Amino acid sequence: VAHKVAVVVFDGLAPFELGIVIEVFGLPRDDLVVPWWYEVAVCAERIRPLAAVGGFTIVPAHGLSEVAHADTVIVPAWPRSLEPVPPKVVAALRAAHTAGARLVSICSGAFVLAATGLLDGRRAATHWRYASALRGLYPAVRVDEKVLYVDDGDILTSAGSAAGLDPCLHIVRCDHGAEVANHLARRLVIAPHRAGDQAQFIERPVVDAHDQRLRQAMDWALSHIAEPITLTEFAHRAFMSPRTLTRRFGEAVREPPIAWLMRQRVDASLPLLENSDLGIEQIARAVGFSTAAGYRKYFRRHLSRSPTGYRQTYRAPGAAGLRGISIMTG
DNA sequence: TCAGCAAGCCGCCAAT
DNA sequence: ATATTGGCGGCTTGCT
Repeated sequence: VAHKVAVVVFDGLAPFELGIVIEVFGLPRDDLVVPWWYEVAVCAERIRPLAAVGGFTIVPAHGLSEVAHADTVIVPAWPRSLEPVPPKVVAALRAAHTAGARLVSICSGAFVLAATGLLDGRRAATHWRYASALRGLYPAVRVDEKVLYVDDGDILTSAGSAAGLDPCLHIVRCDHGAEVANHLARRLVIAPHRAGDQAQFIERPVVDAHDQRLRQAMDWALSHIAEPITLTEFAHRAFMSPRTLTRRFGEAVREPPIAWLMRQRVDASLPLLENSDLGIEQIARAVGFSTAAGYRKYFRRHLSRSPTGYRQTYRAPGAAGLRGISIMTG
C-alpha cells in the first residue's frame, strides 16, 4: 500500500520547491528496503497549463480531489503571498487534515496552511523573507523565522528553497527510520540530517579560511565521535584557541561546539537503536557518552522521548500508521 | 537529594 | 584607527 502524497501547485509555481518534493517522494527507490514508499500526485484547482517561475509551463495531472485521499499534503509555495488563497484549496486542505492527513508547507506555502486557520496558535516556519508578511496577515500564527522547519506533529512548516529538503527528509526519517533517510540522503548527495531547530542564517556563506578549519575539526570530531572530546582538543584540531572556536562556531553553526557534538552523538545513535540489539549502555558508549544517564538526557532533550521509546517506534517493521512524531513541540 | 568539583560557555578587555 | 584574537572570571551545567 503506497502512501499518497498530494502536492498542491498554483499558477506561478516554484519549480525548485516542487522538484524537491518529487525528488524525495516521487521517484521509485528500488535501492531502499522499505515496506512501502510514496506516490506523488501533483494537484491544482483546475487541470490546465500553469506557469512556472523561470518561463515554462507545467500541466498538473490531478485536480483537488486527490488531496482528499492523500496521507500527506504538501504545499511547496504560494506565489501571491498577500492575496487570498482560493476557498476550494482551503476547503480541500481542511478536509484532508480532518481525515488525518499530514500537512506540509515549504517556503511561502505556509501562507496557504495559515489560511486554513489550522496554524493558529501554533509555531510555524517560513522563508525569512516572508516572515513579517505572514505575521502581519495571520497574527495568531507564531512565526519563527529562525529555524529550518517546525514539526508540530500533524503539521510541518519549513523555511525557503533548499531548506525544503530538510522537512522532507525528516518525514522519511519519521516514517522509515534514520537508516533509510540516510541512504536516501546519500543518493541525493546531501547532508544526512539537519535538525529543524538549526538556524536559517549562516553568517558566513562563503567558505573562507575559518570555515575550512572549522569543517576540518568537525569532520575530525565526527570520525572520533566514540572518544571523549574536550573543547580544548576540539579547538586544537581547528588550530584555534578554545575561545575563538566557541566564537566561530556560534557564528557558523549557531550552536556552541560541545552542544553540537552532543547532538551529533545522539544522531549517530539512531541507527544503532533501530538496527541493533545493543543495550542502551553500550550504544551510549559507542557514540561517545561516558554514561547512559547522560545519553538519555541529551536524547530526550532533542527527540522528546527516551531511547527505548524511540527504538520501540521503529521496532515493529512497517509501523506505518504513525504520523507526525513531534520532535519540536514546546 | 545534595555537595563539590570539573568543564563549558560567554561577556569583557587587553594585546596584537 | 579598526578588527581579530585569546585569556580571565563568573555563571551555569553535568557528573560523581
